[in-house]
Amino acid sequence: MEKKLKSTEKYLARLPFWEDLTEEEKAMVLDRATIRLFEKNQIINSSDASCMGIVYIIKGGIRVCLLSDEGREITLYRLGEGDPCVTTASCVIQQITFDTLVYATEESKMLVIPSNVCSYLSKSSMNVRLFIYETETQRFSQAIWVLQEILFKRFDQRLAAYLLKASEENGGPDLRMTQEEIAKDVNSAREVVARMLRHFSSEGLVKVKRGHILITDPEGLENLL
Amino acid sequence: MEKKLKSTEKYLARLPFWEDLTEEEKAMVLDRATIRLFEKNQIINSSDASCMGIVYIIKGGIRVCLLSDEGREITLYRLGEGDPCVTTASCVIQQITFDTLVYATEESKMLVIPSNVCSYLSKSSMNVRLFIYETETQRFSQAIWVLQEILFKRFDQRLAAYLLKASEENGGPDLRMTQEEIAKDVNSAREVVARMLRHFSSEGLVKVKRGHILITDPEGLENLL
DNA sequence: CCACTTTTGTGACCCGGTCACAGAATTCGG
DNA sequence: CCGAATTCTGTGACCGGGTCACAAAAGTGG
Repeated sequence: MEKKLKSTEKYLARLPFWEDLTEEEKAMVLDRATIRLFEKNQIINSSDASCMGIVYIIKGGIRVCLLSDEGREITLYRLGEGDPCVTTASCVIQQITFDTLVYATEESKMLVIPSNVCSYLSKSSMNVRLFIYETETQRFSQAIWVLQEILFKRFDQRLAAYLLKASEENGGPDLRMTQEEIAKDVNSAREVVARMLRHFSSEGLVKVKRGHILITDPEGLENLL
Repeated sequence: MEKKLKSTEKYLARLPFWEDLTEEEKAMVLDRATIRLFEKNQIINSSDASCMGIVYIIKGGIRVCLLSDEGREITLYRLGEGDPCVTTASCVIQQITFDTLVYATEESKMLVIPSNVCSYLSKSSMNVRLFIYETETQRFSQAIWVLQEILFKRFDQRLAAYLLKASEENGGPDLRMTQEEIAKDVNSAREVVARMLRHFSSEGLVKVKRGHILITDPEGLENLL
């Protein structure tokens, strides 16, 4: 127990509002917050289930998706190590008028402050309340940016931008990923990605092999943007 | 001047954070806030211009749009009498990563707290800060809901829903509006609205005349949803 | 009544999402 | 090592709806 408490506190201290809590509040959070492990693709939060609370990502990553009634999903944003997620505390925030799905994109370790604790804190502490709404504003802003890209930008531009970004993050022009994965990341359908890659390939911009893509002409892709 | 101050204060008092301000802060806001009139279609705020600050709508209404580079615009939400708008204070809120356009949908009267005052207040008063982020979270949530409708719902459903809502607000089945206006409201193109109305009309759901639409079969429209 | 503006109708085209497959590459069990 | 199952990719057909380019109608004002 000693150890558990200690490590929990270590992570809690990274939340910006931690220092502003009263001793009682701190004790309560320490008592109720838990560290949880999620495996790849495990659902952390969906609109129908009861909500999780504030989640701080110690290790791993998550994806927050918008869900249509028919099951289509759009990635609004991803979060990684060190990021707090408050969309998982949507039950505390009123007025969330759309369905989201939050899941781990890889094996992950999270610090979780349960929703009822969040709910209490958001009433007792202005700082917590502010923290929740500030980060949510930021996330939503990001989400709107993504949706706007989908609505306004041509698909070739989106894919080109994605490939360039991916190669940058990857640190090289040979990306090892399936077209299915790419489709999810650019919020489109696999077939559409395949078509466009074939087209890029015919222009000599990329070389496509099963499970990976080689960017042969980054400038060419850049020119599309 | 006396009168101006008095009426300004009257409206300021409707902002939830007003009572929480210190006397000095109140004095400052009273001194700097102004009442401004906007005519129909006058632009209140656009991303390139310097930002306006917090706007409280005394009379009239506004429309907040998302802008594409090519000039297409999507209505994210509308606000009316008694609503505060903080998107016009985007320069105070960091991390707004998209372009918006805010304009009056009719002749309007607004109470405006200039952005530099907002900026100061958001630092000096937690309540103001909270107010800004809370209302922005709510607005963004609304915006995402709209975008999700555009992305996921079939157009006939959107139009049907719009017509029903409009007739409800109108208090009758004969709507006096052009297809152009409808197109703006449902975030589509005029031609598309015309096509769908022709289709609705052929199904006997509506009767279309220049400048107005008569809903003849509301249940039929309802069934589309 | 005649020019003019506003509103509407309509066909053609394009992009990209969806469906229904088939073919190719990989993995795995025996 | 071989055949089967699985995972990935390629491809044509179709559809919804946004865009373009007009023409036709309905109002409006001199």
